[in-house]
Amino acid sequence: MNPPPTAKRVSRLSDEITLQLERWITEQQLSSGTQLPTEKVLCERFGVSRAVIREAISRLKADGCVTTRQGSGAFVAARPGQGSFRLVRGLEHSPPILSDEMSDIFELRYLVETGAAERAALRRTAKDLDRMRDVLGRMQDALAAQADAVGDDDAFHVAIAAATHNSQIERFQAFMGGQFSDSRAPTWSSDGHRSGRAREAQAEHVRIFEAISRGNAGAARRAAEAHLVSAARRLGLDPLRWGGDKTESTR
Amino acid sequence: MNPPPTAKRVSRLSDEITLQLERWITEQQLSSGTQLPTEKVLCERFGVSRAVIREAISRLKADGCVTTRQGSGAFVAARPGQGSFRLVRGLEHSPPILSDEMSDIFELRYLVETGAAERAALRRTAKDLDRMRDVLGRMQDALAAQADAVGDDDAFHVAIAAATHNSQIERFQAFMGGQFSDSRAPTWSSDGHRSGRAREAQAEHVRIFEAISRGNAGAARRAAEAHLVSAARRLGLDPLRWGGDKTESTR
DNA sequence: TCCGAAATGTTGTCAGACAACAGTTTTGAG
DNA sequence: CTCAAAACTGTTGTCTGACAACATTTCGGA
Repeated sequence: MNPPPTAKRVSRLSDEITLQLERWITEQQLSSGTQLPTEKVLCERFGVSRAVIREAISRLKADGCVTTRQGSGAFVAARPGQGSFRLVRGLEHSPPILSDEMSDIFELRYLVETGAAERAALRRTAKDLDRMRDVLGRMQDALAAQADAVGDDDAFHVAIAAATHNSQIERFQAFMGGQFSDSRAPTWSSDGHRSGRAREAQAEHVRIFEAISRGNAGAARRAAEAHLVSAARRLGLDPLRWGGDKTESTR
Repeated sequence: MNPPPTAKRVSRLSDEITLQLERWITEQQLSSGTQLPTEKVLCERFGVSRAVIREAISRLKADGCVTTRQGSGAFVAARPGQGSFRLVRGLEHSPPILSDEMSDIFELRYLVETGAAERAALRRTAKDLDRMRDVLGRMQDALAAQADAVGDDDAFHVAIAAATHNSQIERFQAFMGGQFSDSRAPTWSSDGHRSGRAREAQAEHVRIFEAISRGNAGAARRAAEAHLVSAARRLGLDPLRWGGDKTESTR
């Protein structure tokens, strides 16, 4: 039983089928509620066992693309893509994120995070400030010890988002932060310490914290804007096109 | 017709196991990279067959919680929750979205969408404007015919996001829009037409479009802000706490 | 000691079967 | 003939067993 030379055996068979199924659904422009082929039919069409088909459908279910009803069949969900949002397209698109893509993601983060800082300044409690102070202190220690503080950097931004008391914003910030963990590494690397990138980032953090602590929403937003623009520059991105604040009219 | 309110819906063993596994991982605070028990062990622990366990793990994989390596085992992913972002927690949390939750989601949407409108005004092309005009025209027709235009309403907001030429923002807007399809129904219902909600919404849409068309970023943002605040009011939410615009110093 | 091959363990895939459920058709009582 | 119950068919959900592909460990020989 030699499988057709379609697959190069580079990865899991179920991954391949998942991708093909997803593509097939979107290409066919299947409207919500349409029933898709039975598992048996799909088995024959793709030439795989039912386990693989079920695995693929299971993932689409988790993605929110399809729903299944026992005894009835599988159907396209209300909105394809509803239920969850993923930044990087595809299933295993990990290694190379293009600079344009990264820039786009960063801009989305910019929109949310600046607004979050603004709102955090208005709603933060003493507890929120304590949490931020803690993380800030840990980063200060790391700065003195020239150590790595990527995790704390992430935690600081999440702490800001948490101070909005909007759990959705907090979760989104945590989600976005996770995507940027790798990107923050250069700032806290030994080279980052030497070149002053770490100190620079920390100074920006302090400025955001102080604005939020004072309850000055406008200042908090501007400090967050400045920090994100600097962070983008440290990553080699071009934040000019974001032009949300100062460079607005010049275009 | 449609019998969804099956309250006794205890079935779907795999759903139960998925939930328990997810809960177990988060509760144990398993750090990234930790290996979780083998499928065989999990089978015995939960008293189910391997198929169910595999189904559950498959979903967690789709969620980005865990990764698997053939011949090695399953491991907690780099960041739990990385890979995809879902607004409503849980797998089958569809029917009742609490008002607070809804309000939080709406605020997140507010942050992204107002920024998107601002940027759309700066970057829109003639083609973008054509697309928006098309959708706007369809909504105008629906208004005259007292018809439903929820889909077009959604499409209009996506068209704005598309005009930013930032694919991540566009995709996020499409994602968020899908979550609100149901919520927009009252506006375009027969009652919505009668009470003037539809006409009101349409007027706000036109105002946003004109600002974007003129390339006036500030006006576009303010128009989007006004529209979202009105939309929230139409949904019975309280947009006061967002306080992003009027209470702001930079105006 | 060092290296390679065998042994063991784990996930991935296959195959078949039955259970639970939904929809349709047939049957039987009135 | 009417209509409801029963039988039938088709689909997804779950179980079981087996083997393949891959990773890690163990162990024996040079």
